[in-house]
Amino acid sequence: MADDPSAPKRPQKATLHDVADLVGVSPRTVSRVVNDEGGFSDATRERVLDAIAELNYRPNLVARSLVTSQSNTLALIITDIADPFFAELANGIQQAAQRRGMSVFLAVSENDADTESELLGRLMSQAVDGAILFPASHSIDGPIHFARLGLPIVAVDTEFDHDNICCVRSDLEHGVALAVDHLRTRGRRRLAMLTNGNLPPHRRRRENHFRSLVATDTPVVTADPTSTGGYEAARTLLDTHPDVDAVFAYNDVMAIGALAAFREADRRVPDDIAVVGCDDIAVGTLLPPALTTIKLDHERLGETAVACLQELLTATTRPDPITVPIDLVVRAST
Amino acid sequence: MADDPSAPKRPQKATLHDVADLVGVSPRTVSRVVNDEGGFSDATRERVLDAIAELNYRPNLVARSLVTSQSNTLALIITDIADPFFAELANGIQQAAQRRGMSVFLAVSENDADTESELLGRLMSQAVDGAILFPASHSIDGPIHFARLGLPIVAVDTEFDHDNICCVRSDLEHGVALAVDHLRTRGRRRLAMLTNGNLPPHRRRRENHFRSLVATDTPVVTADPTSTGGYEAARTLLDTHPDVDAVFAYNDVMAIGALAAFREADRRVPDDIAVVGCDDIAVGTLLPPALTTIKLDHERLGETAVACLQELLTATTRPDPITVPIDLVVRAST
DNA sequence: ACGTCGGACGTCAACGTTGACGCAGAGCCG
DNA sequence: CGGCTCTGCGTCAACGTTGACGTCCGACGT
Repeated sequence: MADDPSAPKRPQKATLHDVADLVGVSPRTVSRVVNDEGGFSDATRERVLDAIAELNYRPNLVARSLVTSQSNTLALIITDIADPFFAELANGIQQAAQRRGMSVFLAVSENDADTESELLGRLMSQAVDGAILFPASHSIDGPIHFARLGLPIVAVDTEFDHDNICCVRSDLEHGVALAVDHLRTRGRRRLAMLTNGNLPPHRRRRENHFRSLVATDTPVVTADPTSTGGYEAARTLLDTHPDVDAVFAYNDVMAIGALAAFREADRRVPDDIAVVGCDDIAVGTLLPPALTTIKLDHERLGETAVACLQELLTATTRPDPITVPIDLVVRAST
Repeated sequence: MADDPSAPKRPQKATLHDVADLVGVSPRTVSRVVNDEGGFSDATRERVLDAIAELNYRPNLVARSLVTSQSNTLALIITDIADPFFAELANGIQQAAQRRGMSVFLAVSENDADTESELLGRLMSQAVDGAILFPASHSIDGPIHFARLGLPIVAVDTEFDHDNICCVRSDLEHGVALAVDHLRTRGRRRLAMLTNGNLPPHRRRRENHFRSLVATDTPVVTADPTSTGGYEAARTLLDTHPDVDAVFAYNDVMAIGALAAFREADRRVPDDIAVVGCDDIAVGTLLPPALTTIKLDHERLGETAVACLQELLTATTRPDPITVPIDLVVRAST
């Protein structure tokens, strides 16, 4: 366990060549064994494998990708890792990638389209095979630009029109409908929504579908999609529409902020006011009251995104957009 | 914005050579301009830059790292990204790396030492410059093995003895002392701890220091360092020591689980029982009651870890272990 | 006029690996 | 025995870049 002071700090890494010399074959043969291509005898295989173990040889994936132009590497670009939803999703994607022997570059755009483009550029230089992207609110042509340059992209919950971009979306429309139905069957009549104010109109899927299901004078308050945003939006709502008896939030984090605001205003949840979130993040179950929410299956979404990227890599035609189903999880907040 | 159907799906990426041909100079000169090495005239520089823009040239970092054996890439290996503490920390590290122009490979060991070693191996093959590691509970020689093979590693909150491993630790001892003092000055007399049962004895820093500050018969309940673990540990504690009036938890997530258990058992927090967590995750402020906690500064910790890795890369001697200071944040739960 | 110096390039090899191809010998068939 | 295929290798170039070094030319000093 202790340290050998005579050992160099950066020992030379063994190469195919070193292994080849030790065995007495050509590097090409060693390569064949490493990649199990066939074209060698069992005896050679054994000797090569022994030498590899002895020298602690590990293939240099950089050199390999240079020649194969394939890196088994993907980029994951999200807007904010502090949001548990993204963290859980990053987990799902990382797992799915790991299962396929791929490594994941993680990058955070902080919801800024310029940063996003810069990251896409840098990661493209890194020769990732593709990217899984949660686009920034106002990201429009950046991703298309890079797709055109040859970067396969999976865009989550956003539409982009390019052969090199595959869209994976959750069935939010269905989710919103479930939530609204649920609130109505529980006798709620004066609904409201707290939504993400940063999105451009064409990306307000939750909001637009919600509006289509409720009366036109139903209040919709916009704010940042954070807990602070949820808190502030809820306070505004209480001021302007003190009689609402149910709130549907853009995501769980906003819903949690809203719960805090209601608590502060002595509105009991769910007695006085019901709250439905969206995402199903882990902490939702730990709150008093536990949060009713539209559940996005992180694992499934991650698996789907990675699978979709793989298809994009192999298929020649544009893959169809994929919709991941969604459920309502009823807990104590409604 | 629309798609040009005549465009190939995987356009050839421009290389130094293409740029050179367009300008009428040698690739070496283009390389000099790209890296701003000097040794070219202003006129040439302009023409090269124009050609680069025209061809949309981007340097191939894979080829560059092959020749420079430096990838500006680091590996971040954590045990569990669902724990908001790690998510927030991953954020800090990612930011710090981005500031330095480095990209981050994210990998999750799921707290398994074998997975951890496999990941280290794979990422070493990817030629990362170094790794930032949150070791799995029972990880001992894996990291040392890779350090010896030449991988610079920053280990967080764990001691490893090798020139190629630099340890960054938070001043948990001080934090625990602050927490215990705080509880005592608030008149709490019957303390208890909920701790992580998975750690080997030499890594139980919080627990050991806590024990050193309290009476020997102070109850310490072990469980998984998750919210469920915290919940269960709290229930056990209520059964075995119904008279405790303050609980110190291994981390915030366990503390949150404990809050749920206390609520269920109709123990009011903080009136009947005070709760202190550790980490200062974001949701801690949103709970009723907001959680008093030992604050680890994620940004600072991330920045320190990356800085430490950089020093490890350049320095020839083993960098000293670094201790990051810690604070107590008092909120409503005590 | 000659030497010298420095600026602005170019040339070549190398990084570690794999794709394309070549080749010798064994085995088999007619 | 000639021709064929198959096995088990080896050779060579290429991937895109940079390090080391060479070259040409103009300026400058004496």
